[in-house]
Amino acid sequence: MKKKPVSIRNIADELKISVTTVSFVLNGKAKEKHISKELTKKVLDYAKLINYKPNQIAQSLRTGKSKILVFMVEDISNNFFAKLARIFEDIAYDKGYKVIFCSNENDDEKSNELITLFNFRQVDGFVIVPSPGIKDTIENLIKDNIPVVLLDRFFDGLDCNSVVIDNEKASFDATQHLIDNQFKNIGFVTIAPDQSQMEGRLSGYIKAIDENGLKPHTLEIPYDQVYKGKGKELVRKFFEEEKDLDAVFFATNYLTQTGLEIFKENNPSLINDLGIISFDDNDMYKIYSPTITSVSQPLNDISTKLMEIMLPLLKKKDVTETTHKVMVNAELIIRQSSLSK
Amino acid sequence: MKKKPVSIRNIADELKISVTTVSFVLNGKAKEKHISKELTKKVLDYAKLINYKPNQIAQSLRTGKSKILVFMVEDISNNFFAKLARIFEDIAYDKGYKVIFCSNENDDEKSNELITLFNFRQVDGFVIVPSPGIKDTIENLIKDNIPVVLLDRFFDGLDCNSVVIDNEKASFDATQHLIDNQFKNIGFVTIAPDQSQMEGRLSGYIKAIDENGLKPHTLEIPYDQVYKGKGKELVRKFFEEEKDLDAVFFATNYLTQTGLEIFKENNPSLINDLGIISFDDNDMYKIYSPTITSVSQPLNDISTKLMEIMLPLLKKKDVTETTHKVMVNAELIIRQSSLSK
DNA sequence: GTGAAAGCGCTAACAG
DNA sequence: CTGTTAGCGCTTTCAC
Repeated sequence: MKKKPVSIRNIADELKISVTTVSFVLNGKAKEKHISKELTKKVLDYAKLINYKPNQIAQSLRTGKSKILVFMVEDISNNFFAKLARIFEDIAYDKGYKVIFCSNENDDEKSNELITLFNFRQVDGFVIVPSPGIKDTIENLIKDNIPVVLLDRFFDGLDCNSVVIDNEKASFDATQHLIDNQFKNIGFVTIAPDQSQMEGRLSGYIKAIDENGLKPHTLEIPYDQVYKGKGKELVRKFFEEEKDLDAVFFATNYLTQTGLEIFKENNPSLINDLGIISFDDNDMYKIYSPTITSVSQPLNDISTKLMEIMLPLLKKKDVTETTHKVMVNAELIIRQSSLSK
Repeated sequence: MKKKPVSIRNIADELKISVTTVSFVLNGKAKEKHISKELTKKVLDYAKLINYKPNQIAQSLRTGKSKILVFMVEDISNNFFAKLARIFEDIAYDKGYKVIFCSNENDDEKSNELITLFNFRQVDGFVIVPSPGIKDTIENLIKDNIPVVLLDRFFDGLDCNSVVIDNEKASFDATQHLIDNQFKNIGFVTIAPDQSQMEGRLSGYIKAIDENGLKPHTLEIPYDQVYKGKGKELVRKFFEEEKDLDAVFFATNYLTQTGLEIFKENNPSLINDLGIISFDDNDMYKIYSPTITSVSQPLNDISTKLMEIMLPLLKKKDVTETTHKVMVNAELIIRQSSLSK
């Protein structure tokens, strides 16, 4: 049967002192409150002895803080987000926070629903990979003085903390790398750039292409088509029409997977003949044949930065004081697929 | 500034009735408590109008239920667990539960720490992929009448709910499939079988080998070596010593990745010459060259079953009444890598 | 039919 | 230096 956990009251009774004193000691305010060394020690020892753990629900109700953070991404089962989540989780636990993960499927309605839900559940802060149309919701969160850090993408004209990579630079460098390896007809497969990160990736590509006097070949797949499974057909058509491509740059890891799948089905030799780069790394890329060059986002850096921004916000009364917009650099991991053929 | 959320008190005051009545109505006990239709409607309408959402922390403190489930796996960034988590999350939200994910790294200490932490945090239930030495902890949880469902593996002699796949059968079938495709020297790379799922996989392999009068070739890597990175060297040595293998069956997806990595480095032709099967599927397997045969666990089934077992437990006062041990079948997805060469 | 009030476990202002 | 006490917002018993 469930043994009732010990409460602060039990300790006080046992030690014949008041709950206040116990509470102060347990919250490290013994010094501040001038509680005697001996008493302090006695309380601490006894608490340890009976393995006292505060009821966090009661604490939360009282303090208004839940020690819970929400980490909302597009899809937690996506390799990139899962890896990020794992690192963030570790850091958060270290700091005494628990993390609730959730997937918004890049859907505005689902995002709003989730945010409302958790907001009423009094979570302390949000890390959000925002879907395109939730700028207002985010704005309200900030107005309500709730810590928010945007991840992977942000909104133009919204003053909100964010951690993103320099997509334009990463994309430019990757494209330039292909060009340096003698590729001349470089395709770019992306999803429609109604999100900041996709915009940056596209413009980086275009910039490199332009600077080298080449001709762009882009396929922009509407986001909703990706989930509806129509994306694959669009990619297939693209490669059927663009016969003279000698290289291709996929703007996300799932587009790379789709692309490889199509090559595999229609024209396996393309996998070796085409220059290939994928945005976002995958454990399998280094053991693929050929090994696949990728733009790798620094997962550790990103998670660390997220927490560095989040923690101070959690303490502050006014969240809007200063906003941090951090941009980190991605790394181009050069493997076989992007080398001169 | 943060607008204070409406409380049940506000509603009561506004409507000039007592909080009790409001609470009854809001909790659907209007009928039971013989509260008039009109009043009921008035309360409901007003609650909706001002978009009242109960403070769940207060609710939790009062009822002792937090509406939070813990989903503890080995590593949330592992493809298999991430996919499972994603599905479980969806079902849980549907039922009004939030899910906290965490990774125990198959480490007993971390597992215990996490369980203690969450237990004191009064979560309502646990789904756990247990590390080898936490049988006692689990037992205590059950004694404390806390709902637990074990996932992926279980403990002999512990009466606890669980959802696992039939590892022995899956492993037997996979091995038999290799044998049917004329492979005679089939290696089995696994981690030390101190966990039920690994035991099943090993015995299934041995059984098929025995029944066909073949000779087993197994490599059992101590689990701690895997994380220390020594695993890779052990695998490498295995393949160097076992020169006459014509096929290999990897018992987990990360072992497959390690294996492929080694082939890639040492002897790329092996990738095509060897018969290969991997336990656990990966999105990349179907676009690898050759495409890789895998034992695929039915993620949807598993998550659904987990919730089917969990939900009733959440309502009950006595968790030990009946225990459900569910075994689901894995599916062998036959691709190029396992076909006769 | 409805309301007053106790109390979940904790924190902190205030009193002594 | 230490204790008393008032809530945080909610559920539920008991009284009217």
